Amino acid sequence: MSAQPLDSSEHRSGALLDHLARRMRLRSESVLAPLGLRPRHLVALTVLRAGGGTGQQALAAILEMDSTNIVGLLNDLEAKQLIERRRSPEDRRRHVVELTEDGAKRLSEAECALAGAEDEVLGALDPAERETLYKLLSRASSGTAVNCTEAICVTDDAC
Amino acid sequence: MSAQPLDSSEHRSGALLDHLARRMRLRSESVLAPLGLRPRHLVALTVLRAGGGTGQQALAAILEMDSTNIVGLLNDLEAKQLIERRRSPEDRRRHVVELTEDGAKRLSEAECALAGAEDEVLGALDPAERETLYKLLSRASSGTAVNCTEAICVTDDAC
DNA sequence: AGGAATCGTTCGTGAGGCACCAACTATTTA
DNA sequence: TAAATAGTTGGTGCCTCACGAACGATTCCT
Repeated sequence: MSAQPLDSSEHRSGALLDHLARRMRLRSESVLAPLGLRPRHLVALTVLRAGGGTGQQALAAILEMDSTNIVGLLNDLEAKQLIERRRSPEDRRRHVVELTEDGAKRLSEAECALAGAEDEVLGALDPAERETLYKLLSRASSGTAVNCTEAICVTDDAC
Repeated sequence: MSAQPLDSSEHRSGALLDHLARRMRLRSESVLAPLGLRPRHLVALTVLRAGGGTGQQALAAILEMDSTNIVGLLNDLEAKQLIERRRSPEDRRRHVVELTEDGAKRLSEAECALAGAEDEVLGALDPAERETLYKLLSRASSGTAVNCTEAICVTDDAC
């Protein structure tokens, strides 16, 4: 047997991450629908806000999605004018994807709208803990710290 | 209306949760395959370890899955003898679901096997931060604190 | 006792996510 | 010029999952 109790505290977050993400996603769907967004769009927008100006194959790598499916995703967002595709001046094959002002605004609105959902899912955590969680998640999601500028709720309705 | 600008720093973890869960799940699939498990199974086992002895409709509520799909999930796990369904003595309609010893062991093995995957996904976090993350996630995932007893890796290979 | 509600089970259906392949254009690089 | 790369389009197929219908077993209500 040779039971090597490695670090003793060997806690794997994978399943919990999965579980919470699912619970959050279920609630998000309905909340996001009136904004014309789906959870996956929100992920893309969030990533773009964090590390904007990336080519869309780089984006595919970050999101770990197939490049061909990225196209459709971005088509949705571009049709709603939440992102812009511009050809890169350095390499004109490349489409540089960036959040538009509308996109940043819509993202903020969406995040506001998700407050209720998050309250349900993270109800057991107090505000400080949620903030800690947020910081850990955003650090983890982009290897380097997400600068994650001030996303202020500027809507007059949802907040 | 009534725009209450709540806490100013209004950070929503939903998208990040989704993103990280996806990345984790992609890696988990291949790692878990040799163990005959899939990410969803792991979630169920984790929940059962945390709050075992639940009826399976209660389980459906926790996992927020349709009851009918729970059946298939549990069938898989029972076929592998990782869980047991026993009729509740109090209410014989009810099937009380519990982890078997094999199930607990397999779960630990799986968690060990996921170390590599987690290293990739949470690479930006140091061990202490990962532990913090784990605690926050497990607190959140079950309203009341998951007692989350010592899950020691007792395998001789993977660890 | 009889009837309604509940738990679990099985089967089927349909929508949607997603990986993958193939072919094509535009552009860069060797 | 030839090869490689970025993006796009269209199509295919698998898997997940929510949902509905029907059923046996059991409990609860009156």
